[in-house]
Amino acid sequence: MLSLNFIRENTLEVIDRLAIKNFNATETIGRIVDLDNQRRETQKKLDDIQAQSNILAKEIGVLFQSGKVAEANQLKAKTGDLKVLGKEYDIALESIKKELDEILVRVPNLPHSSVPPGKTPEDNLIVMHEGEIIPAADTAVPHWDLTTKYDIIDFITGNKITGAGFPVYKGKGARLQRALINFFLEEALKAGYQEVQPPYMVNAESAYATGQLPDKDAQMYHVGLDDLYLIPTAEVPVTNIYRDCILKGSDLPLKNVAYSACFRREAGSYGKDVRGLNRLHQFDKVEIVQIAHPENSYGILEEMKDYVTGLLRKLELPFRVLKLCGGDMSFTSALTYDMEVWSSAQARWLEVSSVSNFETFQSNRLKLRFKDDTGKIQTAHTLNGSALALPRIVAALLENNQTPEGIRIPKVLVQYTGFEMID
RNA sequence: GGAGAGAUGGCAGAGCGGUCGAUUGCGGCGGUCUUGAAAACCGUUGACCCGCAAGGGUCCGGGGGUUCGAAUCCCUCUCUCUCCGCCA
Repeated sequence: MLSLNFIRENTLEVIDRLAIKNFNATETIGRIVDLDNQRRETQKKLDDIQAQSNILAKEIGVLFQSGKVAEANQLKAKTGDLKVLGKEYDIALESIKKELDEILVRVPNLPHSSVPPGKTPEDNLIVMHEGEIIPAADTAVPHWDLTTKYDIIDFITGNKITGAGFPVYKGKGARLQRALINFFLEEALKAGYQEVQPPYMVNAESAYATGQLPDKDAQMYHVGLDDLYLIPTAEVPVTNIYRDCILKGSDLPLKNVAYSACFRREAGSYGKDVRGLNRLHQFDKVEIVQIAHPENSYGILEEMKDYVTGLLRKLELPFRVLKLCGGDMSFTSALTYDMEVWSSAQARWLEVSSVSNFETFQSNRLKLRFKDDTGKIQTAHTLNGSALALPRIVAALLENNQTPEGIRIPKVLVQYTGFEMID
């Protein structure tokens, strides 16, 4: 969330920048500023009363100890009014804070100054485009048929076991999954990321801290009996490693990579968007997360973007990179690059990665800070990106690499799969 | 799941209901000494809120309560440890 201090000192700027995200903030921000003023006034009054009470209590203590019981009891009588008044301010303060917090957590992050304006995905800026898009032959087969033809992914059986969106990977299909995961993890290790294995369920506090709650609660599976959420991405548990931490500035940037299964309800999706591997309820993803110094977080964002495009290049997939417009950006992000691969038989771009800088938006909720060179405590920046999400990579590999003899595995993957063709 | 014990500052570990934000040790930082280092000695050492500042307020696992006053008493939740049971 945005910090109150920033909103108070830059009220008009905040409203202007939120407009780029198509968030009409005039009323909301006005209310926040108003409540914040009330909060500070009430806090001051409460503090004064506490100070008076503290003084009285100390005096009473001294009197009791020196045996002046009568005088002590006399003073005690005076504390009643303070108590009543203090309680009143306390209740008022709690209610102000509660309302303030409820409003504040629903205000999206401010977009970076380079974010293009726009409302729909059509307004996203194509910043990079690489690889030949070979027009699909009429004979090109979409991946959902290839998976059946080679018996590598079984949607029907997954449907029986669980439901739609939970496929069963079999034989070379399963081995391709494992190969991709290993490839992605090994590449990340080479790039200096530390591997972590996070929990697949998180508590509400963690989901709040990275911004999944309250904004996107319908997106997550919730385990009611234990009040836990299945992670929609490893970003949630991995970033929360650093919740309530004050790091050493010299340790930044911290680079973590995690493989995890991801669970998403995807309520309301339909049609060709969800066909085959295009959108699943459970899928595999390797996620990179960095905790950065505010001064170089944008340099790190570029570096992460380059890292992800490097993976796509090694996989020999045609791809493009989009800088998302204000209207298409997520609630929490300040700047996002999406990577899309070309899926030849579907003749469409598939999003396989999203790399974002959240600046202090998550850190404010996480209470994630660091001590800089001068000993001052600052809020850190958080960034993350998929590197990469598997299903659509698999879809593109299957479709783009189909030959009469079978599906060709990209060279870099062969050492991980142990086979060169799916046939 | 059953029985018991506990949760205090970076760590260890004190704390009769009253000057305790908290003794002490270690660690960290600064200094004296030294050619340098170690040792020794001296000093220093948390976070949050309000405030230009002075200063004030809050925080001893979380929440609530008793009291003029709570780290200390009561209730509750969470977590950790020991024993038993179950178990990949």
